[in-house]
Amino acid sequence: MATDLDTVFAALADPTRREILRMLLEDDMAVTDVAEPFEMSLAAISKHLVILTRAGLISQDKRGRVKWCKLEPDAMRAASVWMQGFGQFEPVNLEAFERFLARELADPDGDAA
Amino acid sequence: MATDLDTVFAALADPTRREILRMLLEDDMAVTDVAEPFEMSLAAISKHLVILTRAGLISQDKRGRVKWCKLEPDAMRAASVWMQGFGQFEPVNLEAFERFLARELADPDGDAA
DNA sequence: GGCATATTCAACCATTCGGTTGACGATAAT
DNA sequence: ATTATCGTCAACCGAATGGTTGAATATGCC
Repeated sequence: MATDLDTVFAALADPTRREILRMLLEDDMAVTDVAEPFEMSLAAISKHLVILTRAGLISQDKRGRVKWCKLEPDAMRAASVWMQGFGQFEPVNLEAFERFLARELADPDGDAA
Repeated sequence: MATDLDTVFAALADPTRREILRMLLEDDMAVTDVAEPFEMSLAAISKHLVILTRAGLISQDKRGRVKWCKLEPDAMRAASVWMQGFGQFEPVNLEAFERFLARELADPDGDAA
């Protein structure tokens, strides 16, 4: 049976889904707007959003004909704690993270290490 | 192209591989010993170890005919930092982590949240 | 040398994954 | 009422995943 950790880590293993989460960090978005920057069909993005929803990483709120996607970062907590058990990773350094995101944005296929 | 984050998150998405990492937290192990507690073939475990090695999460050192597996927790750093950018998850609480591992050990298919 | 142990390789299998396309059901706009 | 927009569904596709088995390749032991 799939645990939370399975579904969360699996959801995070895809670069498109990570990029979606990064976008949602800035603001809630409608499905169509989430899909806009990607070079793939709306249906494909819709599937990615289902996977993120199943993992609890986002929630979807349908208002009228538009479905709003909202980041739910708490779903990462268990996974984050699990990983931290393997090493004392520095408490988060937001400035470093901003630089990291900027680098990932500039070079999405580059090495993220 | 697969980035570090892809391969690390994908490697962590499998419960067998997470359990292997947990075992290696205690000590370095030979492949056969890693495989012993699992109800699957040695070849299957060998494949899991390849995936963990490719992700950089373990290293393998062949001495004689036995190949020793060693945890490389630094490979989790980038992924951990990435996740922490989505929320200020508490700095690691080792005691809580021990309880978490005990629970996961007692109920490996249980919800890890 | 000859046998046992440690590990991987190769071929195979069923399932899942990430994508496509086209049709469809709701809701909104004119 | 008609038409356009938002999003999902269903069927399909090729590739990857997680497992199996049996043979092959080291290496160590007697």
